[in-house]
Amino acid sequence: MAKKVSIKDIASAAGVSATTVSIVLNGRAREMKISDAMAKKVEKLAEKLQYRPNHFAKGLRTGKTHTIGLIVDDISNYFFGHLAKVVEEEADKKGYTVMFCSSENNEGKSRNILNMLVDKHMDGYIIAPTTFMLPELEKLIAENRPTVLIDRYFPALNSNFVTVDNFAGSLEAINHLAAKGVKKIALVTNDTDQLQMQQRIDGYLSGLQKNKLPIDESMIKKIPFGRPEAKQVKDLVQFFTKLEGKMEAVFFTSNNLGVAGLEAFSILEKTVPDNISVICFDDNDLFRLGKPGITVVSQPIKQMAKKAVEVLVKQIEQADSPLSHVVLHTQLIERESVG
Amino acid sequence: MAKKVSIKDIASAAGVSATTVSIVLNGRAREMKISDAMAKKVEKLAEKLQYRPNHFAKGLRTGKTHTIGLIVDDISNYFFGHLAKVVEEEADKKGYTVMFCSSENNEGKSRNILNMLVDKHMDGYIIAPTTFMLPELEKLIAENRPTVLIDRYFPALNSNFVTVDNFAGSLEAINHLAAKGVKKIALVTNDTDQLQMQQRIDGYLSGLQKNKLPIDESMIKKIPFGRPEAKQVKDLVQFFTKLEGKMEAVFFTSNNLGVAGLEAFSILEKTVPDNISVICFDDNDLFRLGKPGITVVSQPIKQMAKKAVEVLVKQIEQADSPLSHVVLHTQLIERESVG
DNA sequence: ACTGCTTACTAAATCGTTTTAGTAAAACGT
DNA sequence: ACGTTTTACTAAAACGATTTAGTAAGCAGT
Repeated sequence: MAKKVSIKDIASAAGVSATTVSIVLNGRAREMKISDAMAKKVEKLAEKLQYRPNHFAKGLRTGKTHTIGLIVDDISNYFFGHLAKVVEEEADKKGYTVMFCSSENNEGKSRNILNMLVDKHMDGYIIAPTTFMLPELEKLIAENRPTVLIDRYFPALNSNFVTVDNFAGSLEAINHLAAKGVKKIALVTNDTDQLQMQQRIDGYLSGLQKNKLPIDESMIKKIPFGRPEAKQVKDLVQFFTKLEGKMEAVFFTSNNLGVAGLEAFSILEKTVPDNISVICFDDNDLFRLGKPGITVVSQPIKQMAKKAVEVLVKQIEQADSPLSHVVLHTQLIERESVG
Repeated sequence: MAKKVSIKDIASAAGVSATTVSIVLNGRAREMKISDAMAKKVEKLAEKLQYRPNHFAKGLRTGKTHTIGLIVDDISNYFFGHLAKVVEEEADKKGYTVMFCSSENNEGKSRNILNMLVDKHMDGYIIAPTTFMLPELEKLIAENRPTVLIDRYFPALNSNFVTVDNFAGSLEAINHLAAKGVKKIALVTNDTDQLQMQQRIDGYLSGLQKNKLPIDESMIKKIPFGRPEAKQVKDLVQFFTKLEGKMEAVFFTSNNLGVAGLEAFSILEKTVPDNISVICFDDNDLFRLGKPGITVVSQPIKQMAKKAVEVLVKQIEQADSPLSHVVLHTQLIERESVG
């Protein structure tokens, strides 16, 4: 049925060897002293026969796939979805395709995924790492495979990374609340060791301290990762109920937590910002367009993705390029959720 | 540095031929009369040497990649992001990885993408097709490559597909508005030939007719696809301004149009549902949790994705499996946006 | 003792490229 | 006119697996 055109077909059609064809099609005709006439002829024939190089054969020889692997927590999340989109766009511009996997923040899956991608010979990796991945990442780096961590990183691991200043972002959020006279600020975060979350928590704690507000452990809720949304909402309803009267504001450390939080408020018939003030780390459509608009610490998603691809491709294309540590700034976008 | 372990290394370590090793590692030991003792030995060694098969070599011989290609309009869109997530989950369960691309509904990109994926030898394809893709799709089908269209399809193309009953969904929406006594219903849709959009428009028109409401072309707005959101909002502000007083409700045919619409209302200081009623085809967080909640025609995203993967994998794994045409049902979720 | 069948393997071809190590012919320098 | 260099190519090996076509040894049956 589908007849594959190989380099040999072109070679015999042109009356030359496969070597010549390969050289021409890789644009090395001049360099290899193939005559212009022959180069033209081969190119014409390749076009005419609709030649498409065999990816496997090429890969087998060169080890290159022109594909990059992207690992995120969850592609359906606003932050990661938008990140993925820009990663794909930018990669495409530079001639790369992207293969993506969601880690689901799950130990088994985290480890498998990376091995799978390595088996498929990605030219490089952009990874929002889970803590479980550390050993695999160490191997990756040791084997010198181009890798850029995104959103978070491991201080002990000597890798490229692109993040935002999570600490400063959170601190700014707390300062903002404090400036508006809000004193009792609860924190809702994830139950994870991931650095970006730790930094956001540290920003919160530091913010309380700087504003001379008391730190109260009972006002901090850590929701297990990857829990279905309905369950998260239930946890939060419980948590907020317990804090009835003791809480004037909540700072959420991620957009999906914020969404669950708003759902919980809606169940509890608490209105924002009259009954409670809200700031969320990370933006999304609901926060931007919902009523009331939610004040957020917004991350420069597009820039992060662009930078990550840029750093990665540089790393892929010139082996000796130095490590990049990119830290971008967040922006506090004031809306109507702080009363 | 990184020493690759090949089948030959195992062969020489075990004192056998590469053939034997290959047979054993492909689980065909029994079938090929390899002694149990030898099979064990080879397996042990493979484990010990941390053998990982070379994807290229394997692919070169077998043509298989255990990878499926997914093409959507835009991975950062709520609908497609959630679709992609489930596709990836389900594919993973069956041992496949997913490579994704966004077509951006753009002619050039649409065509390139498919060729790129074919070049990389996906085992199968799940595609939300743009109209530009038709010729490439025809080729794909003619070449007998496992393919499932999703969200929309081409009636003239004999392919698998998974969609919802778009006509019925829209019709139900219009009936719902009519039942609430709303008469002047505007339509906001995309400027595209895609079948699902046509069907939604037909459902709208048919709904007006059945409810004896006048059809007025000036109340139909087609926004060009892929236009940046800010521009969409501007177009809509203009459109709604022109209809001032002539319009009681708007039916949006996709979630991103709905989001832009809400933004336009917010600019025009129109409140939903007091000044205007809204129904949107397709759900998202903003509609579900925003105030007021937006009444939507919700699609069974998870089921669609599951079904698509199921059909595709069947198609991949048994060549003669018959075509599947899956049409799922939408659900009208009533919230507070119809007054 | 010969044929035929089963068991337990293996050598070599193959997939489609790229690359290394050439070579014959032409051109050049003196 | 002779050696050297350059030009314009090619044959064959290599990448790492799978598969086809064997084969040698052992055993059974007559």
